Amino acid sequence: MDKHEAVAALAALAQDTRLDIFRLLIQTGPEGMPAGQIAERLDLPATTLSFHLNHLRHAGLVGFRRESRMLIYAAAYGAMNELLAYLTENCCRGDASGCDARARVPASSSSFLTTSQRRS
Amino acid sequence: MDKHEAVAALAALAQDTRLDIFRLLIQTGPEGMPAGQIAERLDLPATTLSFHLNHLRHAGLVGFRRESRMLIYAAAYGAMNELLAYLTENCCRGDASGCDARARVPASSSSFLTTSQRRS
DNA sequence: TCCATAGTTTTATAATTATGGAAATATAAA
DNA sequence: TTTATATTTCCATAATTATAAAACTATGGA
Repeated sequence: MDKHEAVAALAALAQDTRLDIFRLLIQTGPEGMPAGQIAERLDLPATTLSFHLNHLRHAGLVGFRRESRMLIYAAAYGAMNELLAYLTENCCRGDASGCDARARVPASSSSFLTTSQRRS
Repeated sequence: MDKHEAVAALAALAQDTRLDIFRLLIQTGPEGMPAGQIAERLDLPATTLSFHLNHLRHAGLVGFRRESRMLIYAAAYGAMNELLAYLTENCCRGDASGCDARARVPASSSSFLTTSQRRS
């Protein structure tokens, strides 16, 4: 992950509504949730939700797949892990005694999403 | 950490210059670095650096102490850990098999900073 | 084909944020 | 006490971002 991607991801998360959406999806798991259900759970107008999902998607933090009429969004666990790793990179000049940095989240079971789905 | 604090911390990090500053301090370790040296390392005007340090400070991500004429800034490792934990909270509905979330960074050796120094 | 459902794109307005110069403040050395 | 250093606060300008209504697109069922 480079700086530009990290800033994009952090900016995507640095907003009340988007943080709610992202955490809901993180908690939901790799199977994801349809946009309409997210809107219902968080009580958001469709247009506002769409704006924020798009933002998260461009930042690489969520992906989606179509299933019949529904678009099912899911957290991109891999991207999230990369972000956490980026923040703590080379922590304390490698002096693990004062700083045993670690930052991981889901697994490679991360999800059904292909890279193109994650980013497009 | 509540949502408000998390958004503040993420917003503080979601900016090129501030992300550079924060990572520099994370890599420097708990002993920190004087503002002037940060400015030199990142080639920033003093006024711009001060603006961004202030932002990071209000978000609780850095603290400082005075040492003679210099203000020495250091990363607030504890706050950072809380942020990472918040993002991954209740990951995948507790189904650790698909999602063994963990997010930790430095230790309680985090630094010389008191809570009031971190936040004020 | 026509209608309903699920979401997105467009657009305008309102609000927030970044940058850097000039002036101010705090500390220390001469 | 004068002067230099280290850093901040104030300010104006420029740029970015959020919100939600209206119009649009895609899918599936009658």
